[in-house]
Amino acid sequence: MPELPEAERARQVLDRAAVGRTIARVDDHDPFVCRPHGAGEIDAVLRGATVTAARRRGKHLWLETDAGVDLSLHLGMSGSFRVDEPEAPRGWDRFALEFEDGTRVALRDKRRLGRALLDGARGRLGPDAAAVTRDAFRTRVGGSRAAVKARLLDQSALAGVGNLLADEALWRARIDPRAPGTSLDVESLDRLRVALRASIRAALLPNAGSGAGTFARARRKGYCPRCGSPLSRATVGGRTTYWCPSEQLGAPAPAKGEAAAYRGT
DNA sequence: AGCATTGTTTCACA
DNA sequence: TTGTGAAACAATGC
Repeated sequence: MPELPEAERARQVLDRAAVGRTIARVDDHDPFVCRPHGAGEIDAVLRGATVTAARRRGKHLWLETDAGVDLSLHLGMSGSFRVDEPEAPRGWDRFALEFEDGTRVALRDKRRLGRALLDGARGRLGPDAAAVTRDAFRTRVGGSRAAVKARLLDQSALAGVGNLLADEALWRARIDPRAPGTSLDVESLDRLRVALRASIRAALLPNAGSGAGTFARARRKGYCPRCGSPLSRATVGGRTTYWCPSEQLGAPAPAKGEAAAYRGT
């Protein structure tokens, strides 16, 4: 269940279970998860290599090794790392690293949208949403006429924000997800950045499960947790979006010919 | 049965 | 150029 906070937790798992260990064998049999590599290709390159660091940017993870090759990992929509657990049923362990000391780290992913590949490209990834500076945030999110939520979801503008986290941050900052980035004043942009960081921090607390955000839960019930208004729902930035119509006013979209795709409340 | 989906990429089109 | 929507990817859950 990966957005930035889940990816960071996963990185911490890798930090503990993989860094400093030497790879004895790689299970890279799944042609979809490991594409474009063929089965055995990653194993051939990484066998004998020692993992030197576990890194993250946005939702992208990678392990650095002393073989001069990185192993890029992405959790997709349903992936997670499991350490020393019994093999998952139905082949849900799509990829695994087996270390010389017996430790086994598996990428468990029912939906198979996760990825494991050598030297994956990260060039078009924006700054990490948890570390982005105030000025960079103003420019990247406020510098586009696209709906602010679409901007938040654009990994090349800002890395790490997913659908739920975007709704949560916009709700906390009381900004209409449909508002064009360029319509937001500096105060609103700064407030959004603070709200985003607070949402990320909350999701990283030890007792916060995935999707545990205040608003993520409220989405299901359909009412604003602060004022009780029925939430509005529409597709924004290509994803199902919920917001509080009485609080998230920000700056309504000018709606030039864009006949808004309202569906329901 | 049908529909929706916490992610990414690509493509057609305005 | 910029932005959008849909489709594809694969599989599960309601």
